[in-house]
Amino acid sequence: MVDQEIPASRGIERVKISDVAVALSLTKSTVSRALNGYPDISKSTRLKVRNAARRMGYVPLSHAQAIKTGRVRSLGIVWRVDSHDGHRAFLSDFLDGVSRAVSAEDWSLTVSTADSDVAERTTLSRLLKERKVDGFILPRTLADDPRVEWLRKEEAPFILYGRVASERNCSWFDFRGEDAMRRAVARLAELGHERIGFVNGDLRFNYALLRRDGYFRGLADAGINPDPNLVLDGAMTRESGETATRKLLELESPPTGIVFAQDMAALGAYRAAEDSGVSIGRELSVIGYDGVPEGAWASPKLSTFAVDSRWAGQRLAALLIDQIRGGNPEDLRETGEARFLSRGSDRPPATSGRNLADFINL
Amino acid sequence: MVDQEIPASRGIERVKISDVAVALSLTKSTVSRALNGYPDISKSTRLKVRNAARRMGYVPLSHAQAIKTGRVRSLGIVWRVDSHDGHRAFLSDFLDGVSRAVSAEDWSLTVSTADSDVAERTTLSRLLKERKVDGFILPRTLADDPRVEWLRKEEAPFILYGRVASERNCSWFDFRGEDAMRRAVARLAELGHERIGFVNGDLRFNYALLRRDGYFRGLADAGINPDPNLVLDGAMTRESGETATRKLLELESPPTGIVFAQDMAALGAYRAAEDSGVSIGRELSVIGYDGVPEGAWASPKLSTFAVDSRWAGQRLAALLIDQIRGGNPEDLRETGEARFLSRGSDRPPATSGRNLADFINL
DNA sequence: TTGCTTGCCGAAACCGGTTTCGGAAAATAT
DNA sequence: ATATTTTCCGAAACCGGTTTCGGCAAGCAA
Repeated sequence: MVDQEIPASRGIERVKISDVAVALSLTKSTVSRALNGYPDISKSTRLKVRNAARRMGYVPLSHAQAIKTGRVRSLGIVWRVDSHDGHRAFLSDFLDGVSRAVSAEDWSLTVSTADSDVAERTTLSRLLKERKVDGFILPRTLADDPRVEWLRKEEAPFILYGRVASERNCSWFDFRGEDAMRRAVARLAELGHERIGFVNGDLRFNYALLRRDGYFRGLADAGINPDPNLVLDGAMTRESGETATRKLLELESPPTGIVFAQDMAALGAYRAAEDSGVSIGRELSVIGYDGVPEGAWASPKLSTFAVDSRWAGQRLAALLIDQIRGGNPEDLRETGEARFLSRGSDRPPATSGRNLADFINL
Repeated sequence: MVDQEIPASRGIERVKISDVAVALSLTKSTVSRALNGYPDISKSTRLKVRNAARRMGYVPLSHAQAIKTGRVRSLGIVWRVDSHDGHRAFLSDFLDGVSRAVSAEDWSLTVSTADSDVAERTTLSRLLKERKVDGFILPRTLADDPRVEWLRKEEAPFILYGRVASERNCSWFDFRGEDAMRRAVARLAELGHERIGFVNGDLRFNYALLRRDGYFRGLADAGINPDPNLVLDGAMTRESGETATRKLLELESPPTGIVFAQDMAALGAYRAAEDSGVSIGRELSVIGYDGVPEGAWASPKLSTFAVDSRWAGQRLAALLIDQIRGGNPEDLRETGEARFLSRGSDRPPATSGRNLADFINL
């Protein structure tokens, strides 16, 4: 009582709920219910409280709320840093999308990184046990993703960026890559290509399976017989894309067009083509998927299906918050469409009778 | 609004501190102090408690702790997404570094994005008032950064990625870009260059001022008279780097070597050079700074000073946590050195008598 | 009038931890 | 032996909110 000396220069004392209550001659329970929109508070009181709270600059401590509500109003993401598949190029946009959606609801976003499956699991577990987050956004969905069952067992809300085989009780957002691949094949077929290759990503990821299906459907649509020699997978980097392209170009009858499941691999094709003396957009057409910024700096510019990562992040966060608030997970699913950017790398085949290349400006 | 009511019992009941206490026939206060290493708990009891806690899988709720301690064990970052200065390429590594340091102390990381000064300020304010974080890591330090004074006024701990003019009471981590620029000039001078240009970034950022100083010191070291015509600024993208380079090449006596404060700008030089018919590494030497991955895909590969963003993130987080725990901000400052990657883009000038270019493989 | 809702708010418990305080038992000093 | 300190733990307050419960007063029906 006597030593008032120590209190460090606390400039502005925080306004707490009891301060608001005292200022209005109400109890803190009334203030709390007024701010949280309970129906047993009269309209006039509610308004009075809200105004006073705003005027006094009262903002509840999120952890003080959480202790009773059990909700910290925060989403979690564990970002994998062990793969160089170029998805890191989207991190900034993706986080921006998540952050926007999350901020709009006055929630926040907790980010961690992990460089292995066990590290990821450990981190998910820690965030959950300490209750730093109310739910997770899971990027990089595998065809059969062990995280799904585990989180289900822990009864933790989550949403997938990507779809998954075991559909039960799952939310997701995803771009329909299969549609894009199908359209890519259609596009090349229309231009006159008949031997169309496909360079896929790692087949453990679910999107790779979907995109492969899309490729084959595209061939079927165009009445082209699929040639297994023209299909490769596991290429998610420039290097592996280069290698894959080289393989395809060394075939007895190489493809005149290649569809890539990922831009980074498609960019590897540029170097392979250069080495082989074939020019992209002339002897070899290329269509990618992702819309990485580097594609605009290749020459010719890479034609690709651009994905709006910001939108993905935004929808994922919004859907997950809905789920945490009690929504049925299976109702919280959305897909989006990739946008085709027709640039320089897809042209009629050089051997085609009707060579339109000359009429298209670079 | 009132959220949907949720079944209170999660399948697996959470173990709380009272459970541990009961299991050991102790009180929760004893358990708490034992786990937190208070000295008034006997060694044997402490061990017993720790074992029991581990065995029972007890993990304290971070927000329940926070209500009394006032600490949420979380750091905040507001990432600017309105600039295209290529720093987004490092986001993944940077976050990984922060995440590692933060996880090592059992803290966590809250990330938000902002696309303007006011949005950033609003977000900082919200995170602070809701007490979602205990302190901030501030990227993109300005020469005179208004965030510094504001956070100081709010008495919120923070650390800068970058140094700042008003040194009082600030923590920071930074790479000594000025040293790199100085060495870059020295390197070119040693190779025989005499007209060495400098393309800087936006002068509002403090690093730009420092790097400019480094450039001039490098010239002084080499006994070269600075030529103001050879110095440009404001180039942080490929486009602006291209423009800047074009300007320099159009001078009456153009530089034979250019030092860029940023890799992205340096990569723009490649296109400008191509258009002007001069070849990088021949008629024009180029040295960058940052170490962006794209530099390895240019031809010739871009010589540059690579910065370890992961390390930066790691140190920033560790230093900030120290500060929050009571460390003196002014003691919590570190700098790091950029690593020079000698690749293809810096060579003796073509006009030099001793043209070594032929002896160096591409 | 009386009786019964309904509307509205206060009182108090509660959430799961941390921290202060006081006192019994053990250890040491006198 | 007693007196005094030290060691160690229990009891209870506390942090800042949320939520349950009960009751007073006004409104309405009988």
